[in-house]
Amino acid sequence: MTSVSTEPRETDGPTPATAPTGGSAAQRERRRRILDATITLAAEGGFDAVQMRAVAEQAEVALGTLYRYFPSKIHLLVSALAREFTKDVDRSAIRATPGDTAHERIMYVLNRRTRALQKQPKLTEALVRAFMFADQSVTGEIHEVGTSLTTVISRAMHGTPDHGEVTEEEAAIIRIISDVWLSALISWVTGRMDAEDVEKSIDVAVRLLLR
Amino acid sequence: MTSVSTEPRETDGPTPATAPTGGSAAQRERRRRILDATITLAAEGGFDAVQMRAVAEQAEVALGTLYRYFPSKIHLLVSALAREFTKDVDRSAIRATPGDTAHERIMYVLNRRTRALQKQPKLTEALVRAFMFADQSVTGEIHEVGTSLTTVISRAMHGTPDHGEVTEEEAAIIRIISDVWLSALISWVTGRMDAEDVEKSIDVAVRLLLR
DNA sequence: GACTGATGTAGAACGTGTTACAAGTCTAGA
DNA sequence: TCTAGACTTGTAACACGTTCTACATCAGTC
Repeated sequence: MTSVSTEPRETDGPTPATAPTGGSAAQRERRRRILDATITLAAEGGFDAVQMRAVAEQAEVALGTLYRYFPSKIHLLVSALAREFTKDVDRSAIRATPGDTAHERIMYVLNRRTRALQKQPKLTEALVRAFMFADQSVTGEIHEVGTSLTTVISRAMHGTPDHGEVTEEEAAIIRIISDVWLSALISWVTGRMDAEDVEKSIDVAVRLLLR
Repeated sequence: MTSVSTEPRETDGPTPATAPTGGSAAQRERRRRILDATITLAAEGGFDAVQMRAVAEQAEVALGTLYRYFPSKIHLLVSALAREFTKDVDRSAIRATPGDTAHERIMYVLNRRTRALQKQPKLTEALVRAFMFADQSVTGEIHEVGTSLTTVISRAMHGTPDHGEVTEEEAAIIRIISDVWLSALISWVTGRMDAEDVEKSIDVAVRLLLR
């Protein structure tokens, strides 16, 4: 973490496979291997265990290649988080969320994801801390995560996979719920809240906001 | 940041002056110099500029001494943040917050602090990112910051310096407002929101929560 | 097939957070 | 005053994120 620069990073021309799509099949494959290795290492030992040399070795790419794909450890971890979140978005697109009220549906979605995260505390610690530590240069990946979260909550709010129009107020509420959820996760990751507190704090926020 | 361990840190007996009070006069003086140096360096160059060797040099203590007082860079920065926040608490204890409604008073307090932070973007970047990156071992310092924030908002809510009883619901609201504020600050620090967005997002949250 | 530029590899090197250590200094109590 | 122990200093060493360099490989073009 010696120099996670605050300045925007220079792109040395078209980076080969920073985007999930594009690049040759071999490149998409390498990207996948790198993210898989990241998740594996993070799940085993958390943020500190995701060492760039170890990721490169496990993904069977050279260190330089790893850096060509992901310009920093933070980019790497946030990209991994983005990939995980994409799964929720995909799922929420397929079928309607169970629950009779917006409150129930939102809690259902967030609790499902929360519990999944809590099953892998080390992984969560790595991903959440990277997300929180990210600086300006990671704006793109961060935004991707934010969009996924917003989409999922928005769908849960309306109960249907199609987005529908989201009012200004709804958008504000969704943003606040996201903030509370992330804060709670951070608190949980760092041992300041237990699993139950997390669900409770989100529940209270949702209740206060949707009344 | 090579090894911000997730494990709780061993205390090698009574640390000399980790607490703001206690220790000899010379020790309190050293602690003050260290935190002053931290703030100065952070204000000039942000998180990356707060280099432990530089802090030690500017504070005129040995590197080992710096680490004896603050066991990591994160502890150092979060302690600096805690000291800054204490000032707000002290101020809020002296006089009533201006404003006719809880909404106005809370916005007054938070906006005042927000603008103060925005005047020193580098410093804010350093402090906020350290706060967000903090792990379990920093629980004490983090809690100190959280308590200050809660106290200030709570006083603003009621309009008087005396705490009064805070209901369960009020406490929940205060926590949510804190979460939103911190999230907004992070977004601002990393360039994902501008100054106006920060105030607006807090305003919306306060309005939704206090209605 | 040979050339060329982009991509990948292996490994050294650098910077900064952190730890370790030997020696000096200060303080409390005999 | 003297001594034991805690504290401080100065400096070296180590770990890991990041950068750099020299060379190999591969895809597309002639």
